[in-house]
Amino acid sequence: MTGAAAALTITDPQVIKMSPTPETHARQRRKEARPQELLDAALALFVEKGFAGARAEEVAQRAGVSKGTLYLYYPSKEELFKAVVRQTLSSLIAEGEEVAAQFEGSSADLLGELLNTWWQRIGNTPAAAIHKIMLAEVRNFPELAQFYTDEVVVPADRLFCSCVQRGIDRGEFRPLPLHEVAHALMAPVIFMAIHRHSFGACPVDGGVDVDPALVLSTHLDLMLRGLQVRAPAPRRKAPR
Amino acid sequence: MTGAAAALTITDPQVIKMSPTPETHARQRRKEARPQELLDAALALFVEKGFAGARAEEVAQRAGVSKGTLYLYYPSKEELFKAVVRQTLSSLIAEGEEVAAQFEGSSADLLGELLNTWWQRIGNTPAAAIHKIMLAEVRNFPELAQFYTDEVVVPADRLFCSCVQRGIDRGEFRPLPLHEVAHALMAPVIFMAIHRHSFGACPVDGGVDVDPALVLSTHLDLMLRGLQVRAPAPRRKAPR
Amino acid sequence: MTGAAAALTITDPQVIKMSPTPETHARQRRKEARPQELLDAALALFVEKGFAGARAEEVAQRAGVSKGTLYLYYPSKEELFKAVVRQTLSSLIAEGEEVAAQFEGSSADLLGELLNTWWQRIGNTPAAAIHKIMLAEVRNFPELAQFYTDEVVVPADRLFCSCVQRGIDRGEFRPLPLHEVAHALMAPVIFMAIHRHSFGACPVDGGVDVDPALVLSTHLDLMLRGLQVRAPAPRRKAPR
Amino acid sequence: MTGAAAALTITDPQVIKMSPTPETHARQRRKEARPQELLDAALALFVEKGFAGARAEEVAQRAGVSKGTLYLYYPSKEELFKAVVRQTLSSLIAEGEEVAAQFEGSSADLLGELLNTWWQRIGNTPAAAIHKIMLAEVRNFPELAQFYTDEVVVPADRLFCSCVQRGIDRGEFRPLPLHEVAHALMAPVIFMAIHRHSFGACPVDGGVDVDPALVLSTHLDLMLRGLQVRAPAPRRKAPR
DNA sequence: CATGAATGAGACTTCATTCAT
DNA sequence: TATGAATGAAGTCTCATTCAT
Repeated sequence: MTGAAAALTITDPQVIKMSPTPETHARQRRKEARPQELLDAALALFVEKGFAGARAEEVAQRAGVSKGTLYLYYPSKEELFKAVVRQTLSSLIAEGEEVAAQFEGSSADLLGELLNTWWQRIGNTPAAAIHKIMLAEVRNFPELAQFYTDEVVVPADRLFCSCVQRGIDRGEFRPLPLHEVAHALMAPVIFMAIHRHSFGACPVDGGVDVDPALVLSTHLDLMLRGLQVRAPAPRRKAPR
Repeated sequence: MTGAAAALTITDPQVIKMSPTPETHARQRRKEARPQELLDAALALFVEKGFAGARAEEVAQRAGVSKGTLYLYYPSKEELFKAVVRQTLSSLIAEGEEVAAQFEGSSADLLGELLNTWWQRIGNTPAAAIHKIMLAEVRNFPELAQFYTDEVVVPADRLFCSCVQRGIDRGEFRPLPLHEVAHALMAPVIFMAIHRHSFGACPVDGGVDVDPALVLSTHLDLMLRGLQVRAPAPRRKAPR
Repeated sequence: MTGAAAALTITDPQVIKMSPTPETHARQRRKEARPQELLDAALALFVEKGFAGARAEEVAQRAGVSKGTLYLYYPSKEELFKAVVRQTLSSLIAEGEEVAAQFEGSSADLLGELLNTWWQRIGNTPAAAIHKIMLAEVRNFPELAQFYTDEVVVPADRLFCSCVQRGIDRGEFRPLPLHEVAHALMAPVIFMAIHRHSFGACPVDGGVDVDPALVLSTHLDLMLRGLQVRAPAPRRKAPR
Repeated sequence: MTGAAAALTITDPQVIKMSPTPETHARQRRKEARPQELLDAALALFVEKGFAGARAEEVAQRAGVSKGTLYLYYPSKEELFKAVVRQTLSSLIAEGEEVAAQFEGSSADLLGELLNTWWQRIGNTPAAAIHKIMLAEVRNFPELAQFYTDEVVVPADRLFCSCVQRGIDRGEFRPLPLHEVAHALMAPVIFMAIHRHSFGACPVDGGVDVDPALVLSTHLDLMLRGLQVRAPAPRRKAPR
């Protein structure tokens, strides 16, 4: 086990960050900040309740404006939803790719690094919730499908595929079908992230409780053993 | 892996068809067939629209009956949903438990058997979408959260945990945290199944296209290598 | 206090008497008894739930027949209701008048006798419940108003008026307006009877609980003192 | 009796009319008047149709607003009903308590005052029908039973009991069971009020017609004679 | 006559959206 | 711009009544 799940600070899932406008030039500042505040509030609510379950009035309330004002900025709940998805996603990807490009160590360590970053930057933030929403609602908003595919699905797949390819190229990993491996790598992490926003937020008796850090390290352990040409040599003994 | 996911014929999601009982009064025959017809219609609609989005009247319509008739058989939308879950998932899990209990072969083969069955019976049918629905909407229907946890999540976890435990007990698998391993085992299959019913149902250009059968076999390959005490002996005389 | 409320056995308000057909010539007997059984069941339910609250199906159930059968005998819920009222009332009145006509004692004692009989024969039986229903529903069934007035209101009034008149004629009672006195005499008893069928049947915390026997005797005590020319002489001292 | 029920003008049941606030924005004025308008409409409809029979939409219509608006002010039909009760009965009882607390005269006069006020404020307005509704429908609405008991039945009983107690304490009245006396005091008034809204609203031939004012004064006359330790001294020099 | 499955009008309630102020 | 009162379509569920068997 590569200490993969090291710095996993499982903070309370504080999904949303409201930008708390610190009273200055109240009127002016507010007016400019409005759209962002509305999007923040909407994100929070869509995450909590899904599209159908989020009420326009509550979005407005959380943003500190009246219902009418919401409609001044977004002509309908649908448009609001799309705006939320677009703006949340646009700032998400592209971090990982850089990490991967510059990484020097073993491909095993790179994957560990990636999955950990993934979890910390995405799994534990509103981004994961967006994925949940998308899964749930794309069929009602097909326009978003393409957008999400381009912005999230493809880049993420490319990222993981390239790492696996790197491992294979360097003789570290067995040759295996890339996309499928990438799927197996990402799924448990994404799945866990999503669960935190659904069942994880419900008060149920006797649910299955997994330790995220342990899931992550176990998953990594399993995958690396499965991927590597030879079982990873024990850390201490194997300088090579 | 022995081509575990071999005969994966991705047919149209075909729901169980009741063999029409020989010959009784027409009325009588309807009476008996009704629940199944309603359940089928409900499953289809829940998959399309989600729980909140599915209208009771449309369920009835699709089953070819009036609104009132639906309520003759299921006292509320929630109960209807529960019935759908019981029919599609609970029974399947129960079946899996039986298979596991009677299985004689290696634990590796048992897991392979289980995952394949899962995929064939869930991944490939509308049943998969149920979990999507739950992920998306539990927070709005707390009672369903408890129900689904009791009826599906916990039993499924127990099923896979017990298989892993079996492998450990028999010295086939390394000792690893059960729940976390179960999570890593199930997630890619469920995740893939879910995707087929969300993004998979939307026409997008350039999406990531994985071959389900290949995902399944690759996942199994990776996991078993990861789980087993020693890398699985090469099937036929391997050199080296 | 004239021992007025003597034999007040406050049994459990067993409102309805189902005629429990003792299985003989089942088919035949049943067929003839049907209407009566239906009326009994309907009475019970109307008393419990009122007109709107009583469901046709439950009436049928209690009568041991199917919903369809009910409509074979009564073409609608309204007609059923009217039939219930008519048949219950028709057998009610006319007892008291006889008692009054033959009474020999003082008018005070006569009133006591009357109120007690009233309570036992009416206040504590379905008859009282019918009065409750009538009060509640006449406005929706004006046809019943005339009927009820003729069969119940007028005779009851006449009965009590004649007693009061008797007292006045014999110099026992002060001359007072007859109808108004009759009202004051009957109201508390009827009122109490009605309450037993509404609030009395609800599980409330901290309700006002009066002892029917005590209400009756107190009421009589008050009224007689009020009515009589001189306060009733203490029993012992006053032979004459 | 001092013509206690003197100026009983039986006018059309007129509900409180809000004096339209001087001049604000039309919208604003409506906003303030709405609750009252809705309450008025609701009272009228409840009286006509009962609780179950009154349709929310019609209440709204009569108040000149749409269905949705009603729910803007009262979250459910039950709450609407409660509000009506509070406005019409609770406030009246509270008022009575105050009168009783500050009353200086004889307890006989206090009771007279109370009953007269009651009749004028309840018996003569739609408010009386509320008790009728409760009698008829409590069993179907258990929550209302508790509410009404707490809000009306118990306070009213307490009010009258305390007056009787006052009379006993001051040596004016004979010691008698409080609750039972209170019952005998209130019943004829309430009963008469109820009748006005049921049978009284139906056109019948040959019904018993009592003069409310006369009922009231006769009832009071009888009760006070019955209650008082000695028969009330004749007002002017009575012979003998 | 009897049954009980089926119907569908209609009740309560919610909430996205509009619009007068 | 901003507000929030008002709207009314739509959804869940009930139940009196019908009718094929």
